[in-house]
Parts: sequence; C-alpha cells; structure tokens
Amino acid sequence: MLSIRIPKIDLDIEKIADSGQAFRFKRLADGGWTAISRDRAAAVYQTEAGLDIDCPESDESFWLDYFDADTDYSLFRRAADPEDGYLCRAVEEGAGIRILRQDPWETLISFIISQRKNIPAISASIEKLCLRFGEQISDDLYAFPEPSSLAAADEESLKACSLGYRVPFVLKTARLVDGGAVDLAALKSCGDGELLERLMAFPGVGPKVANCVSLFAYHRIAAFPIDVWIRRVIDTEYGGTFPLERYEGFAGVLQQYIFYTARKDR
DNA sequence: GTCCAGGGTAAGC
DNA sequence: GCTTACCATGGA
Repeated sequence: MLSIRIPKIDLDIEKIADSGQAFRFKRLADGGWTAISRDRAAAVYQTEAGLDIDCPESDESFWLDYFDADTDYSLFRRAADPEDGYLCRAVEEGAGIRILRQDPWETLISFIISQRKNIPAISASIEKLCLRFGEQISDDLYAFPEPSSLAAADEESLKACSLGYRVPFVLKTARLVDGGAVDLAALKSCGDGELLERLMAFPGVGPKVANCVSLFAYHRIAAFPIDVWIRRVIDTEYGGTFPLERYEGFAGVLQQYIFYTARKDR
C-alpha cells in the first residue's frame, strides 16, 4: 500500500460521505474513512495538507479520477447569483462537496434501491447486498456485487436485503446488463438526452434516478435530479422553478450543494 | 403508532 | 398527454 495525496482542494470527505451520492463510505476508528467503489477500497484521511489516500499503487489514478481531483469547484460556487440568498448560503455550507466519478453499474443499482428510502436505509440495504452477493476483498470489506451475481440471484435472497418491491427492478436490470442487452460503458458516448432515455429504459428507473446516475456515474454535471428535498426547496425558496438557465451546463453541482443544505436544515 | 424517505409503474382519464 | 393509487421497508 502506498499513499498518495490530493493537495489541498475543495474537498471535505465527511460532507462527501454523507452527501447522498455514494452509500459505502465507512468511518474508521482512527478518524479516517474507507472509500469503496465496486471492487476497490482505499483508506482516506483528511489532513491539513489535503486528502491522503492509502491504496494499491495500481489504483492511484483511479482514485484521483474518482474524487474528480482536477476540477476547481470554487468556480461553480462563485457562479451563484449574489442576489440568491439561499443558493449563496448553500454553496458556502456545502463547500467541499464534489461530484464523484462513480462506477455506472454500482450507481445504477444503488439509485434503483434508493427510491422511497432515506439515506441510512439505502446504505444498510446496499451493505446487505454486498455481504450476500459481493466478493470479499479484505477481512471486513465486500465488493459491490457484479452483474452476473445479481442476475443469478433468487428473489428470496434479494428480499432479505430489504429491497422490498424493488426486487424485480434490481433483478431485471441485472439481467439486462449481465446478458449484454445494454453496455453501460458504451453509454459514455451518448449525449445527455440520449443517456437519460437509455437509462430510463431500465425497470425502476425514471427521471429522478436517471438524472442521479447521469450526474454521479457519467459526470453529466448539467443533470439536475429533483427528489423530495430539492422539490421542497424549489417550492419554498424559488416559487416553483429553479433558474436552471442561469447555470447552464453545471446546475447539477449546485443541486448537490442545495441537497446538502436542505438536509442539514431539517 | 405515525410520518417520511435522493420515486416508478400502470391504470384510468 | 396528465393525474392517481399503490408499491415494502426501516429510520426518526
């Protein structure tokens, strides 16, 4: 295990771990975090100098990409309309949140599971799924299940992971991916609109989940997922419509700051 | 016990 | 095209 460092940038690992875009960050007893993405794991430490990542040498570039280390997020925050008090507060309180570049398969299944669940329940459900269907990657860590593993699962075992009525959604989606009917990696070449359409062709994927997968796995930062929290803010703070046109091309980043602030205010 | 959660689907207009 | 009942489960 080597250690790499992302120099001091706009990155707050605690906020990211609780930001609702990834569900497998775990606190370590020594104050650090375990970051897991599909079958990779790293120990991550926030320090004065930046973010230290302990991982195999062969994974270094993977984690730099995962944390979107090359993007300057202060540019997004500075774009907030100075006369928009709520947004200015959101970008300030949410500073340190970044849009991770996550694995499409893991993100797709995770957000199918996410519907009508709160974040702790999503994490708990995904952990059960990994424990039961994922490869063991260390003493106490399990990989996210591969498509073949979930495609071969029986409904009772999936139900035991607290998936509820989402069991057929997960099973059918796994079989579409495992069978090769949809190539998630190939969707990277799609435009934003076509990507949304292709994602919504999966059972259990509607506009909200498709936007989350676009934003968090395909890094389409123009995607603007509207869940109950964002809906509430738009209704109470913006009279029903958010000024998307003012933030053309990156509104999804601001959405994530708003989401963080809305939940914090609860 | 009640309300809520990073919603989607299918039936009915 | 647009509304609406219904979906299973656990957290607060």
